[in-house]
Amino acid sequence: MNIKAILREDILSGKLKAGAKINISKLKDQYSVGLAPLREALSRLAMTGLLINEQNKGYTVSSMSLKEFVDLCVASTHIESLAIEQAIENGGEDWEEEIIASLYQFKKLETAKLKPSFEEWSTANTRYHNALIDGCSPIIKELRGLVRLRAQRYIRFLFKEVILVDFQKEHEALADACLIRDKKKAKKLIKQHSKKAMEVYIKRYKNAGE
Amino acid sequence: MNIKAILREDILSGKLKAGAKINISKLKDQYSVGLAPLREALSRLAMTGLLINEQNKGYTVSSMSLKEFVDLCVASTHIESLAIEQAIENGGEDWEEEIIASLYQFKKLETAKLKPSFEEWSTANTRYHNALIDGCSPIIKELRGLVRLRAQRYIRFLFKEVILVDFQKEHEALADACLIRDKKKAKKLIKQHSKKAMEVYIKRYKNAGE
DNA sequence: AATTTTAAAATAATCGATTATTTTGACATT
DNA sequence: AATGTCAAAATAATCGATTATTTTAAAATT
Repeated sequence: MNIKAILREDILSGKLKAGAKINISKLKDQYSVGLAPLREALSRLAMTGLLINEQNKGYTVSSMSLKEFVDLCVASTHIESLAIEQAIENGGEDWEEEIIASLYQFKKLETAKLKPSFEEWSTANTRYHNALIDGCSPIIKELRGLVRLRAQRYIRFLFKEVILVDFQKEHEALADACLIRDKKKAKKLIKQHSKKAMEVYIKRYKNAGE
Repeated sequence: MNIKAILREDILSGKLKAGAKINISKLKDQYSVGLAPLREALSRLAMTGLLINEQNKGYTVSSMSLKEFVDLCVASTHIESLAIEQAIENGGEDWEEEIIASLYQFKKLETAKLKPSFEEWSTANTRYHNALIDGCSPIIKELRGLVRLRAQRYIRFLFKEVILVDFQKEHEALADACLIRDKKKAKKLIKQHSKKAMEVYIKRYKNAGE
């Protein structure tokens, strides 16, 4: 894993805390990397919004706020809806098959005897949602990736273990709508799904102590 | 102007051609900059999609295609619509005033005796459209900025002088809808406006020889 | 006492040189 | 002749040291 991926993970996991000043030369020693690759990693991460850079003042981990989280969720909802619409228009057989496969894997997890780890649940969830939108345009995928990256820090901050369970029915209904190419229904369902998830998130965020 | 801004301008202007390989040490001499700042600029630009980076193989200017341009226009239309919706919800007096002011400046240009330069027209157009969406969320602004940056290369490639003129009426109607906070109407109008512009662009792109 | 100045320390940015990787093209092999 | 191998050249990535900027804290001024 390269230094950029390590740093990103450390920001997402909260090991590098929101608002924290980045001391480049200390990071250099801590991660045992050279200055040049470290700085390139920092400048790339600054472009994603996980870090903030100010000329001659270095980098800080970008701060977190309820407002930003809500903004990210709202943006995510719209992009997800657009992405699914495009995927329904463009998706081929591969697209259909991956939706089925990912849904099946997910289902197995939920019906398994022992509760899946957050890691497992999260991987399956990501696979399923990526499958749904896989036929959308590259640019929409990029925007979606950017928004999800930034939202992920909040979500990982809020959830260390699986709490939400009852999404299986929604996932199935949404997959159905996609597979029969019902754009209108799919968009309605993904918006509902996103909104529901968002409400759970926001509630928890407020409880976690804003 | 720093090296990142110079490079971006040279990509947007076409001085650095789509698909061209970047020779880092030659660029270094050409622009009289050091390796470290140059590489940081390159890695940042790669994050915007204007450059493509492959590990150990360096950078290339990202290629252009009709498909990508269409994708960008479609994405832009949706984002612009969402941005305006949010701006109508959140915009205060400053927002209203800047819309009026930018529209007025634009109008003056269009009714002036001599045809404005592309530069002038473009600046006024950008100011007006930025004014409209100024109340939207920061994340939507970012996404919008990214899409517009990438679309700009196509637009500047296609238009070296003002050709489109007759947008004034549309701009006025759209501004009105925003100022009376009619979200539905504003969204309808911005979508029409975007679509119309997109059709002009695409037509010209095809004529320019895909 | 509060504010401003100044010098030292800390930190960010840059540079020149070195190391690692990929590409190129000549030569050998089938 | 086509393909494969290898060494040289070209280029990308990294490193250690230097330079520039900002931060700090102590001293001077009001």
